[in-house]
Amino acid sequence: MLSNSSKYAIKAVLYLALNSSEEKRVMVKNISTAINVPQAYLAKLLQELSKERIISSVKGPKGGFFLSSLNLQNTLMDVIDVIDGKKRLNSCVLSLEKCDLDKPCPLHNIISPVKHKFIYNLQNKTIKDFSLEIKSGISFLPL
Amino acid sequence: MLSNSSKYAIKAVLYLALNSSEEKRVMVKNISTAINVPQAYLAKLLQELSKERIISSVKGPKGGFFLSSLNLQNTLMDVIDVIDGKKRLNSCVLSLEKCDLDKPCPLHNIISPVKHKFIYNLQNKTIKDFSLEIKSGISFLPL
DNA sequence: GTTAAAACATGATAAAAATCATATTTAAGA
DNA sequence: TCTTAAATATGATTTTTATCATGTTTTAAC
Ligand code: FES
Ligand code: FES
Repeated sequence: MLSNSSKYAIKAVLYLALNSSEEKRVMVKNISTAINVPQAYLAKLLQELSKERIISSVKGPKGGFFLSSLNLQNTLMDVIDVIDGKKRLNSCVLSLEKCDLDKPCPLHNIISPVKHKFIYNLQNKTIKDFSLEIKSGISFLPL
Repeated sequence: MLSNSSKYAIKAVLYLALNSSEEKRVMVKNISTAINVPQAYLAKLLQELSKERIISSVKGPKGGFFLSSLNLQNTLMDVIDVIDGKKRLNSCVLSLEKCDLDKPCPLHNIISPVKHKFIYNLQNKTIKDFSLEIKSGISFLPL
C-alpha cells in the first residue's frame, strides 16, 4: 500500500506541521530522533520533498526544514506522490494492469469502494487538517 | 498490503476453484500460464498452500493440484495467512507497533473502518463464493 | 574573509523480496 | 519392474527496497 519511505515521509511532514514554522526550522537530526527513523535515510526523503516544494528548507547554520503556511495546504497525497509515485496507491490489489470497473478483479468489489474513501481523504484533507486533529487529541503522532 | 506472493496465490487458488476438481487435477505449468505468473515461483507457493491443506495435490503422472469441496470452504484470508502471515494485513498503515484505538495514528481514522470491511470480507466469503461471482460475470479472473 | 553548521547530491552497502534452478520423491501406465 | 510425469524440497541468483557513508554547497556569525 504505502512504502516504508512514504510512511517515514508522512511522519516527518506531520512532525514538521506541529513543530516548525518559518522562524523555527528544525534539522533532520531532531526530526529523525523524534519520529524514530534513520537520519541519513530521512535526510534523503526530506530532500526529495524539498525539491518538489512540499516542504521548505534553508541551508547553513540556523537552517533546517519547516512548513510554510503554503506547505500546510498540501495534502498527504502530495507527499506520497513524490515518494512512491502516482501508480502505487491506485493500482489493482491483485496488480492487474488497470483497476477497471468494466472488468473488475475478484477482489475489486470488496476493496475498491473502501480504498477510494481512503484516497479521497488523502487528497482532500490538508496537512494542516491532520495537524489540527493531532493537536486536539483525536489522533497521535507516533513516536 | 498484500505481497506479490499472496496475489499470485490468490489468483492460482481462484483459478483452481473454477477449473479443477477431485478428478480434474491441473498442473503448475498450466496454472502458471493461465494466470501469467512464473512457473517455478508459483510452484513454491502452491506447495506451501498444499502443505497447509488449503489446496489439494497428488504427485506423479496424471497428478496436479485441485480444490476439494472442503478446500472450497476456505477463505482467501486463509491463503493470505499462509503466504504473508497474520500480521501483515492487520498492522498499522504507518507501521506503528499496534493499530490501537486508544492511540490511533493520524491515518487510522481514514483507513481503519475501510480496512476492517476488507478484512471482514476476506475472512467471511469462501473461495466458493468468489468463484460463483466469477462464474456469474460479477468479477473476472485476471489473465 | 574564515569558520562552522546546516542542507544537498551522489554513490555504496545491506536486507528483503522475488525469481530461477536442480535434485528428490511419488505414483501411473506400459 | 521400468519409465516417465508430476509434486516436493532445497538452495542459488537477481532485483528491489531500505539503509549507510561521504563529499559538496550554502549561509550565518564572528
Ligand atoms: S480491478 Fe483489482 S482492485 Fe480493481
Ligand atoms: S494506528 Fe495506524 S492505522 Fe491504526
